[in-house]
Order: sequence, then C-alpha cells, then structure tokens
Amino acid sequence: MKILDKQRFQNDLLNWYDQEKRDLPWRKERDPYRIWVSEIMLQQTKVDTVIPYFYNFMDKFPTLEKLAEAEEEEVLKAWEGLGYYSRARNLHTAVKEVKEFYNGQVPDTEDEIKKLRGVGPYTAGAILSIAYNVPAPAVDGNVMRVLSRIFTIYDDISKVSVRKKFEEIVRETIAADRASDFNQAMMELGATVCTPRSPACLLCPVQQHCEAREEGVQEILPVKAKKKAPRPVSLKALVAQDYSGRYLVEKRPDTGLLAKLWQFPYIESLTESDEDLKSFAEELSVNAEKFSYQQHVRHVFSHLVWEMDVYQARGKITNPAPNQKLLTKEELKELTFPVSHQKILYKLEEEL
DNA sequence: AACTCGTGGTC
DNA sequence: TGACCAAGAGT
Repeated sequence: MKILDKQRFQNDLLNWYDQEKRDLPWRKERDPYRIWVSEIMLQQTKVDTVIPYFYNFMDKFPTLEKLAEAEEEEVLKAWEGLGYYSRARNLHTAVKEVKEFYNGQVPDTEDEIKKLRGVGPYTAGAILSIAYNVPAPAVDGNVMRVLSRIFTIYDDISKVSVRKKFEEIVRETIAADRASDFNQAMMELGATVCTPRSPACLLCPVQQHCEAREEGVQEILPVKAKKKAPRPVSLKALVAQDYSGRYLVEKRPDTGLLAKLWQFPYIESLTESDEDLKSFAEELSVNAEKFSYQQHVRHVFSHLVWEMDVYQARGKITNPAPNQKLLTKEELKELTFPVSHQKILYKLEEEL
C-alpha cells in the first residue's frame, strides 16, 4: 500500500470540509440525542429524504426523554414512509434504556454505546465522534468508497471482514483532535465528490493523495458483490367495507417484514380466479356478494417484489380478530401503513 | 457468512 | 426501464 502523507491528507480534507460542508439540520448544535436520531435515519437513506423526517421527528420528540415516554404507535407514525421500520422500534427501545440506566445521558464509550439496540459499528463510531469528538472510526459506504480509491483496495466492501480492515485504516488516519470533522468530511466527500459513478476527481481536495486517480481506476472501485434480484410474490388484497362504510384493516405481526404496521388483509395467491379471495373473505367474516377488482399494485422491496391485485367488497363484517379493526377513512389516517398499502389508500381517496 | 429488512432517486 | 444505489443492523 502506498504511503499516505497523513498530516497533509488531514489538512487538505479538513480545509475543504471547513469551506464546503453542507448546512444540515443535525449540524446546528451538538446534542448527542439529535446526532443519534439523524444517524439512525441516515442508515441506507439519502440526506434529502431524511431532512423532512428529521424536522418532524424533532418536533414530535424534541428530547430523549420525550421519545422515551412516547407510545410506539406514535414513533412508527413519525417513521411512516422512511422504511426499515425496525430502526424506529430499536431506537425507541434504546432510548428507553438510556433514560433508565444512563440517567438520560447517551453513553460516550465504545463498549456501552454498542450495546444499545440498533447501534452497530458504524453508528457507534458516528455518535462517539460527532457528538463527543472521540476518535472512533465511523465506516459507512462512503468511507469505504473513498478509502478504496485512495489506497486502491480491491477487497469486496460488502464483506464484514473488509469493513473491519477499513476501520483499522481510519484508526491510523483519523485526525485525533478533530474526529468529528474528519469522519463527517470523509462521508461528505463520498456523498458529494467521490461518488459511485463519475467521481469529480478534478474537484477533489485529496486528489493528490489518491492512488486510484493516479492509475485511472477510480471508476472501477470499490469492488462490491452484486445483490440478488428480488423475489416476486403474488398477493390478493381485500378492501372490505361494512355497510356503515368502515374499512377492515389489520396490524402485522411483531416481527419480520413491516412489523407492527397496518395493512388491508391479503393472501398469497398464484391463481387468476378470485375463488381463493372469496374463501379468504369468509374466514375474515366478511359477508359480501360482490367483489370488484380495483387495481394492481407493484411494490419493490430490497429482497422481494409484491405483485398485488386489490379487490373491493362491501357487506356485513362480524367479529374482527384481536389484531383487526373496523375504522373510518379518517381513523385510518392515524395508523401507520407501509407505502405499498398507502397506494391502496390513495386510490380510495381518489375515488370519492 | 448470507440473508432479511423499505423506499425513492438516478442513469 | 430496470438495475443500481444510499451516513447498516440483526440474526
């Protein structure tokens, strides 16, 4: 590996960051709680997507204490549309732990902070460095991309072992007295200059330190294994209304995909006919004569694709199960729905 | 180690 | 338009 002039690299990077850093909502002050929330929201999620959610979340839960005291339903509602909902549930759990066992103070040591639910190696380092200026590595996809190019490292960055290798490199490279700015600068560089495609090397503050740039291989780094194509799943969903116009909805199980979110009942089905849907309706105690086709919804997740045929029915509905409710359209707005089922809700709104 | 877990933007 | 990608963590 090429020898890096550490001092000059730090200077070039930090001077650039001092000039060019973006004005982001979680950079206004150094509240560990706000840093924490922002880091959880930013996992696998772009800054532009996070910003409005962050403002809303801080409006609803301005302090760690307020979040700890909130109902889970309310926390999920604030996360609605952001995806990876276990992040919200884990954050809620962890914040309650901090309130109870750490006197409401976000821990500032690697050992303690990593024990918190939803706080993995990246987020631990991010909170420690950004909130407390502790010189811990915060290695995300940006940092691995930047470093793989600086040092022309061809290891597959999707492997855990490779992330650890990058963490060791950061430990040796980080500006000891400016850990917060160093880590944020590395990520900012990756997000705005050293991008996955067409990196702006001519604008890069550390281009002179970059081996990939020197060899012209910046476009083929980093190496990353391809993801498998999402698996298709065919569903039939039922929008059932009783005679007073209320809708039958249900809460998903506590674990797994979209845990604890609400939805219209559905079955997995590969058949063309609606016979299985009708027997499903009977099981739900939906006594309807007519089932009308409403729309097809395709929704792509990370690892699967829902191909959902949506049907509407109106009839007598008896004995909703414990996880089910009959609610008016207005009441539905209070619940948290995944985007796939929001597409159905939107259609209902459109039709009236 | 490989799989699960969401969504929206980009090319 | 479909494949790729994003400030990853849990199992």
